[in-house]
Amino acid sequence: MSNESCEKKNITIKDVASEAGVAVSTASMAFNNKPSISPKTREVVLKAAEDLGYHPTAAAQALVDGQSNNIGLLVPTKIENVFFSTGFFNKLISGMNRAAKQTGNMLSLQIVDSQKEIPELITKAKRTKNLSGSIITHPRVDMNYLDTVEEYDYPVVFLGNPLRDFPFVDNDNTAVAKLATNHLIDHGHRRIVFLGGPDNLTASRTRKEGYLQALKESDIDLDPDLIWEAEHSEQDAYSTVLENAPRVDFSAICISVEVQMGGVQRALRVLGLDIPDNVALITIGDSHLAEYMEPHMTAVDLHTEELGYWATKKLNQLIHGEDVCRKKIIGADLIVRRSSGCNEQGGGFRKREID
Amino acid sequence: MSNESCEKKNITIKDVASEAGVAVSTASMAFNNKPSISPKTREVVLKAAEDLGYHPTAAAQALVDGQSNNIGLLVPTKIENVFFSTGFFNKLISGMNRAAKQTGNMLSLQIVDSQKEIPELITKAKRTKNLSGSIITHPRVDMNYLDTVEEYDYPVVFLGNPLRDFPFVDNDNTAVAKLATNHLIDHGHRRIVFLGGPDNLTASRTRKEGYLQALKESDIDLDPDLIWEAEHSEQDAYSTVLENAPRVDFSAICISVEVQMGGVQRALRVLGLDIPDNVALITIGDSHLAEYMEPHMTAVDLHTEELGYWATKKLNQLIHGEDVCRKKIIGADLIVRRSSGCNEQGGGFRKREID
DNA sequence: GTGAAAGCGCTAACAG
DNA sequence: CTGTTAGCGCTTTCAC
Repeated sequence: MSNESCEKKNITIKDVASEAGVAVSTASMAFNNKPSISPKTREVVLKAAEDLGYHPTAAAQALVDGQSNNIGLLVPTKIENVFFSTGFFNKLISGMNRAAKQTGNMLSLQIVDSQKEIPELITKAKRTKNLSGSIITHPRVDMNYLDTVEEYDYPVVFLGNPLRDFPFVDNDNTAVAKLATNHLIDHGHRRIVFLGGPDNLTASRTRKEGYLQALKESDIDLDPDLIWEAEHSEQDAYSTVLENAPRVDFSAICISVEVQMGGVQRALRVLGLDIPDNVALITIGDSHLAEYMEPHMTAVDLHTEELGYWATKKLNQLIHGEDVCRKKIIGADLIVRRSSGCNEQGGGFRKREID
Repeated sequence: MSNESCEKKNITIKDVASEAGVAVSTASMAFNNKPSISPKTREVVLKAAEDLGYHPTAAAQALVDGQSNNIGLLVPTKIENVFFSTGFFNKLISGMNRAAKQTGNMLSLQIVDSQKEIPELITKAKRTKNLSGSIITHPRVDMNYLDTVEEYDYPVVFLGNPLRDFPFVDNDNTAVAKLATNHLIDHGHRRIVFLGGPDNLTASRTRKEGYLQALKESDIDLDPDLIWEAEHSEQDAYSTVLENAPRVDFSAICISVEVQMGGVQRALRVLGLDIPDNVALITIGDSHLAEYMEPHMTAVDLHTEELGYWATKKLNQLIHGEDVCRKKIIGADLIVRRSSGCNEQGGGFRKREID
């Protein structure tokens, strides 16, 4: 073992400074692009840093300016359910990762069973400064932690409409549900079930609203028996359909969340109902599962990757004190496959419907 | 706005110390469970901290001991492919999240297109100290960054066998592939295709080895035409099958990686081959897609959640300088569904085969 | 422009 | 057992 590479101690800004023949503060300012440094000097400093293989210690920087370059993805959902979803979570992270690369952030995960744990997490993030901000998914109508967020002035971007004065990125859920419902109506269905999610999730409400609007605009009377509610899980969707389907007259289901689609299909099969001949199906949220399920599932592609991307961008701006417009709405496409009774054209037909 | 909660400045250990009426060092030692502190004193300090809502600043701690409590998940794979996978990545993160909670670590993601970027990432992680260690997936035979890891003495646990002297967690891939192949052999198949992955991934090699062993033990001659190779992507699996199937005589395929299953099914359908009547299928790696695909896919459940859990545990030990046994092998189950020609019994039949 | 020095919050020596 | 103090690596006044 040669001493050269093994006894290598930490290379600090001091080393760089002396290598470059300047003072420490000069080096620091050079790195941080302060205007008071001559281009020449900066050149020299950068060169020295390069030669020495210098990287600023994150902790020291964080200690000084009270900011880490870590941002969190806070997912308050039972882990089995976020992980059933074949599309949402993956695409989301994909988009966040893309943005984080651009902004030089690290992306950290916090997955918690219930939102009860959130206030504590935020308090801790703020106090320990190990996270500069968080993207929070699944906003609810009864968020108990908003006071904490405000009190600490903690940067947060919601993924979904919090229905409160916080920045968020979301689809236009009402429009999306309306689009899905109208697709069914266009196929001649009048008795359309809306399989919604828990009523305390804001997305459940706005999507239901879209369903109602679609019916109204087509002069279809609302039958409360056609509005079902299931948890965001395959299992609960399964049992909800199994329980309600036999005692209600309907010819189509608008499934409000991607995680539910498997359960619906499974239940209909058990009940001996053919898709789409007996029951037409459309799901809000696309996934590979939709593409491979039998029959292939017509779905609304929510552009989840973009959702993640913009949420991260927005959070970054927030952290750096830049002005951010409070909301950003992401478009959606209708992906026509067989479950809704259309003639599928190899791989599904995509229509951009919402911008 | 009352001054009380808004002018709240940072609560430091100093505040806690004075509140508790002790010296700063005493407080620090109390928090860190040093033996030299009397239970009484500690009690008082902890109480004061509680009252004040004190949380140690992560950056300061990191600065002192040169360790963050962040660990990374480093995934050197094209993002579209890790995200096609409906099971692997999600379950992995699920397990890592569970372990990270126990060990008090934050979990950070680093997804990179190619392994070329890895040395730089490790150098940076080590130098900036923003990551205390990493779990690296998809080890290859040609890992160009191992020198960097060793040089920096950077804690790494591989997810998969690196075939080198580094700690890792993995399935027994040879046994797993043998199990899958034998299942097909047991169904009377003699001309079994092995759809492998890129030859530079260590898992591709060990799985192929299992296939070969299974054939050998059943006295089936190896036909090189039956060994196909496709990238870890739906698309490439699709085109590989489409290209090879017409010119080869076979009755079953052992699919080596979960991400490939969709492509195989799609190609066979295009070719007009029935599953399982014309071609029986089994896939290494289970997922919800397998469960819902038509026909349901027989698969080997790799217990990916556990893989993630143990990798994280091991990495944590490594970081804290504890002894770690170099490898940990996770069990696997065979999930019998229809694609392999079995009579499926509602939801698939699970057999624990490997421990 | 540049350089010396203070200080971010914490831990670990080292005296008491 | 407790208190004082130096210092982790960096940024940022503030004089020069």
